[in-house]
Amino acid sequence: MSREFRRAMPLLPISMVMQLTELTARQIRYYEEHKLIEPARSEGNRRMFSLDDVDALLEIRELLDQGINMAGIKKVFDMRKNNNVKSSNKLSISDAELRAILREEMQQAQIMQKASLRQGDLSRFFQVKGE
Amino acid sequence: MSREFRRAMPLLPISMVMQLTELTARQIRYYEEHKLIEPARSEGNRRMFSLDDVDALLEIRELLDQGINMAGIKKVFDMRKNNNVKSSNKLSISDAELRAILREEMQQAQIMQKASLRQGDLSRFFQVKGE
DNA sequence: TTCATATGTTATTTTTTCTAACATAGTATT
DNA sequence: AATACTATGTTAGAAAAAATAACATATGAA
Repeated sequence: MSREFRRAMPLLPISMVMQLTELTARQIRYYEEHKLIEPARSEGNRRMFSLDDVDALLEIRELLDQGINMAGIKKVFDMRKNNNVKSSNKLSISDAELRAILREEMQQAQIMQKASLRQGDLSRFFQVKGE
Repeated sequence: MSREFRRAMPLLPISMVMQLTELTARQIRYYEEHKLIEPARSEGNRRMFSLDDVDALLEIRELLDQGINMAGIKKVFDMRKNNNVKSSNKLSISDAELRAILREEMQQAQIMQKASLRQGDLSRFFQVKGE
């Protein structure tokens, strides 16, 4: 519950999302225009993205690679959403599920790592801090 | 390892950190000036903060509340750093530790939730999405 | 060919962030 | 009390990031 909250929290500016996803601002805005994502807005009207948004964008990229168009991707997303609604009738999580969640988390972390390596760009943001 | 990576990844602009920590930009920059945090910089010289930075800032706030000054906080942080170096000689994590990590994660999530509730401000970023 | 889709490019405006300087309330020191 | 220091506020001006909107275009479908 709190984990989902955090993943849904809109924290990232578009510049970061561009780097994490290797998409241009134009592309990201275009996908929003087509309702594939709906990033939040700051007071000053800046788009603020969540990790969920980043996930979605990464998937959009893949699906586009597979030749699927906006409408198709929208369909895919909608189907998944329905699925989640149906299967989210569990109130507490078991011990085993705990592990599953952790596994999923690590996967997510991997995705980000990959993103940064793929473009070899994020490294610029890591300064060498003394000790 | 990948979890740590993600928590150390500088993704957030100062505006978001201000909201998460309830600190002013002036305060955040001042703490940086005193080396309590060392946020990364974007190409355009923007400060980019990691979740670790947010953690640190939340703690700085607490310590200041307790009447501790910059030098004192620096000391506290340095001590902890040394401790971590000494105790980080484990290469793989046990089953039990897995739980500990998860617990810590949830705590972190809670902090963020608290931050948003305390200021009742982040809610503005959550749009009501259909469904 | 003509049309539609996904994306590039450019111009203009607004918002955000930066640095730097000066101001000040509260503490501590002399 | 007078002075100095600390943490923070405030302001100004410059630079960077991001928004919208319009027009351009390559590719593939009809």
